[in-house]
Amino acid sequence: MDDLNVVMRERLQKALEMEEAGVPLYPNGYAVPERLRDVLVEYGQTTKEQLEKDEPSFTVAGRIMSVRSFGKSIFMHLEDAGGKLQIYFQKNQLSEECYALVKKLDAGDIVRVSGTLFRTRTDELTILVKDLVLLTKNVRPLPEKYHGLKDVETRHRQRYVDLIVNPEVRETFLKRAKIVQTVRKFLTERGFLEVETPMMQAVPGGATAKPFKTFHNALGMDLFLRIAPELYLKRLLVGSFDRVFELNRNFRNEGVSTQHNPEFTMLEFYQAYATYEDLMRFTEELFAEVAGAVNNGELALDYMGERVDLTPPWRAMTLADSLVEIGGLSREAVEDPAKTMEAAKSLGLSLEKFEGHGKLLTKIFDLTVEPKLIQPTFITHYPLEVSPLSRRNAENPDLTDRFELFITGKEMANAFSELNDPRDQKDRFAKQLQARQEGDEEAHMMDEDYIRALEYGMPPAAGEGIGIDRLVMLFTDSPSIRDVILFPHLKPEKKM
RNA sequence: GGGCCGUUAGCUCAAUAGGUAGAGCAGCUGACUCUUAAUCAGGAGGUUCGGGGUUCGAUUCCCUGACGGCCCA
Repeated sequence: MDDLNVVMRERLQKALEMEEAGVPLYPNGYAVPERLRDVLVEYGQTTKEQLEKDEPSFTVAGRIMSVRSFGKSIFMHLEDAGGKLQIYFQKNQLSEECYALVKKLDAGDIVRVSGTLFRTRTDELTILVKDLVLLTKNVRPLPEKYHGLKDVETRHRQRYVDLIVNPEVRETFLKRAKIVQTVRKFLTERGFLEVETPMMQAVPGGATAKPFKTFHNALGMDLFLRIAPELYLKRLLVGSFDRVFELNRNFRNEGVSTQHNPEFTMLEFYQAYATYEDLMRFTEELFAEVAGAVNNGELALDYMGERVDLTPPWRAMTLADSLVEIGGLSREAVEDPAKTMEAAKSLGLSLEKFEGHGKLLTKIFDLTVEPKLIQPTFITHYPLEVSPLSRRNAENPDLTDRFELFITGKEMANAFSELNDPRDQKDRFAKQLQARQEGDEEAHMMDEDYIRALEYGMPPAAGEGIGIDRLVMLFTDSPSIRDVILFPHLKPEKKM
């Protein structure tokens, strides 16, 4: 703290002087009965004349965000997460000591004020302050009041500053909380039980991804941060909880980008006796519920300048059809592995030796179809090869009863009727194991206990995962996942 | 992992065809009792991301590293 800039030096000096004069810099125990939002909600519509008659009085607290000082009167704006309210000090309304303190306040200080509500000449709701307590002294200057904090790196590293000065960022995270709340309520109301399953797993399963590895000293064993809760949630189906969900963090040891954070929030839910087709309707309803909560009930929204309409029913098509109709492949190029390979090569795609025809189709899909799926679209009938936990399709055993949901060119959900035949599951794990041995680091590991659970009998069921971060991005018009994660992962700063 | 771009005052941004950096806001001093990006006057604030090189001289050019952004894999 020896390389302080001038502003901080002066501010610290001023703070010390205040303290010496008997003004505590960081007191506590001062009750704040009303929040700024309460005042705004209660009196937002009340006229100037009515206020002059009633003179309602309030005690509120907040951070000083701006100061407009005149000789014997001072205007400030007070702000908290819920709103912004102007406060007004007049010299002859306050004791001498109090007015002297007011003059020493800085933008960034947190204060409690009591006074009466009125409207200024410009009709702005304002508290004429009668009493003031400094609650917390700021010693680090806030970013510029007009441009705010723009530097993306600083905004992420010091999210607290971002939240102080950029109200739209607060708005995004308030919305995120509302979305999570709505999802929980939606599931709970439909009889789903919220559960918590291990985040540290001996066998990381339920998805194709690289895990983080850690070590348990006392047990002397490796553990992995979960890449998905799936296999544990399905164990609960075996254990007779027929509707369960978990809404929490997953961890994947992959690169960071505007679409990926190493830890991200996933909703997974499982419903016994349902099929993946039931979950399509369920998903449409869930999105409508969320829209009702955070999009003024509107089923249409704008994302990155594009209109997205969430009105059900959403379009559904098979993966194969999408490759033909949207990807522009010929039917033969989809069905004949040799022709598929040709098409892939012309797109610059190649295959690892452990990858087959099914994997190739999804690679072509990612490139040619996915970005074009702006409106909500269910893509169904994924190849068995890329769906090691999904039930086989009754008509075509090389396909699965599965869908992925795409909106704005991004995968939003993945769902399938669950494979509950322990023999088939064991074979699938064996195939995954083989791919792993051939170099596929993302292939599933054998989970003997999961097979054992299936042998006890898992009811026919369908399950789904929804990426909460992407859901929030959609509803907050955010281009990057870092815009919806409070503290996204960054490399450490060099020094403070 | 690759390519391109960026990093200058607390914040938002300028500038230098290589000659040691400037504005607004914030902050400081002063004036001002209805302002709201308040206004006016004065003063203050810099390791130009780090390291190395070329040069009489580098913030600028070259190399290298760190961090970040965008795109690609």
